[in-house]
Amino acid sequence: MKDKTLYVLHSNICKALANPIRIEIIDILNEKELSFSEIQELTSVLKSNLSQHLSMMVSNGILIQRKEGLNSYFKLTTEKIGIACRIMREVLIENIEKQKEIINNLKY
Amino acid sequence: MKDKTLYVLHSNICKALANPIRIEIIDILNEKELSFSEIQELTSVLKSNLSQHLSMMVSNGILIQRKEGLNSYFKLTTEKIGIACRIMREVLIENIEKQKEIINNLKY
DNA sequence: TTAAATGTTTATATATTTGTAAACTATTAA
DNA sequence: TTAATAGTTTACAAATATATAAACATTTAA
Repeated sequence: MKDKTLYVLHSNICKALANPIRIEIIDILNEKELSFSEIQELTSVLKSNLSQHLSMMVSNGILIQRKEGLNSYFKLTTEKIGIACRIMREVLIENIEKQKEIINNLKY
Repeated sequence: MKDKTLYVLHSNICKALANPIRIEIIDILNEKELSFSEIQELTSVLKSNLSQHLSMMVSNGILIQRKEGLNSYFKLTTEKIGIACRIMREVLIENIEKQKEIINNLKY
């Protein structure tokens, strides 16, 4: 029986991309570090919920957290996350374009 | 209020990466088209379950399905999916390496 | 026209994810 | 020391995702 541990670990890290709030956070954090309150302002997500998403992303190795005084700061672990995310965005856009074409070419 | 539709659509497509079986399927289909039964043999997943995962990936725009006689064939919609997937795998490997280092440097 | 082969769909039980509210902790300022 | 600020944790209900089994549909061969 083949070992599937790698697939489980891989899908675990990909789960960080599987939620709209977390996608928005990755988008916002592209290339820069922001504080919890800045992220909250930009996303308008309830703070307890935001904290849960951020801590999930930290424990999945997607984000790095730094605490300074009362504040928490977050950034992407590596720019690769932003890159992977943008590639998937391109796939989405391409799919939408294809859908558009199909609809535009409909005869009725 | 900011429109979050794009984040919802984006996360929907990323959900295709959020499961170990689906990651394995993406891995297997890299650069080539395979039949249902070939995928089943390689993954050892129950056929009804495999069919569900494949059809979810088709409706999320990750896979293209082609039917020929009794058989179904599947391939990635675009090589970008394989690329994004590989980048996330690299992130995982880097994270594991960091963990290793931390453990190796532990004094006790 | 039956039967076999190849998937697909549906029903269902279980597990996981998610959002909200409330309680809590830690740091700083008065 | 008290209070305020900033964020975290916990408890819980609702929504979603998942695996299994059984029923179903479609194509081909006998």
